[in-house]
Amino acid sequence: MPELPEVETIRRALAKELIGQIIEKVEVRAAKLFLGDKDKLIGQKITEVGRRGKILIFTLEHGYLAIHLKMTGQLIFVPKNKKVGVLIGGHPDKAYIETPPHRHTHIIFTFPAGVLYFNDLRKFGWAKVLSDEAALKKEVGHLGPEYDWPEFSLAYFQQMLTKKAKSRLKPVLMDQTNLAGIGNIYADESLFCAKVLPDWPAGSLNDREVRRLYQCIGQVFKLAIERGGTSSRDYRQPDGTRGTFLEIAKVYRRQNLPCRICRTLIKQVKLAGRSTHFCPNCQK
DNA sequence: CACTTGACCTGTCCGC
DNA sequence: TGCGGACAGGTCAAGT
Repeated sequence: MPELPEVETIRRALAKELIGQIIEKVEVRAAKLFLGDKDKLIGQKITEVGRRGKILIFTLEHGYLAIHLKMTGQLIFVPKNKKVGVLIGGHPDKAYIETPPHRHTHIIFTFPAGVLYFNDLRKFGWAKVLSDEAALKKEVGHLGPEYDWPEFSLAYFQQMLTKKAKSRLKPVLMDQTNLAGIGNIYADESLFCAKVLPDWPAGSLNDREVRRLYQCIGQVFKLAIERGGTSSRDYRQPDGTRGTFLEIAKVYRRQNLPCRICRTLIKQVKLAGRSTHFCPNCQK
């Protein structure tokens, strides 16, 4: 689930709590999710909390800790002497709150200031110890530029679409080697914003459309970060609260509801194996 | 090379 | 009420 805005929201919150903190203890309950030697983390201070695409990167005095939340991962921080309830396994309407650690808690990091819980219902996520710069590069080196880097210029975007001219737009946007951080939600929202259809060949856009899509990606990301991301069910901010982008999403999960712009019913189709939402009137 | 499908997991929801 | 199947934010590998 977590796409760039969710991971960025988590990064900002954890930076406040964890920079300068020393890792006192690491408890791995599900070995599958933890790659590397956990003992290398003990006693190390976190000097920075960064992000590359959808991957969180904790910089340590020696090496890094990288975390990918995949579909249902959560990082919940509970300050010492406090409790944070987290919704688990439920539709928002009949959700129930549970305080970690619970049955989906797989890794527990203990700091002087509190405890960080890595929960993941589906166990697709992972945490990885990276011993040095080279290991980090190997982990994130394949990723395309961030949307707010100078490298992600209009010229770069134009060139990228030309290179992938025959592929359909949405899969191109979601390919992390082209641009880091877009997933299913923000692909649909960006394409709606740009008024282009997800299954158009990437090479079929005119200059105006290319520029529009380029600007929309940044706009959508910024707005989503302001709203703390999209909580459709599992995603939570580190303090346990939900992100509110879904309330203002234009197309994602709005199939059969009227378009917020033109009232035409939003359609949902399957594209490249992913549910895809669009307005057949606005996007053309 | 580009695209599709299945796998990885657990849970929810829908139809019968 | 129970059961099978489809589906869910991501990414890989394998097949066509």
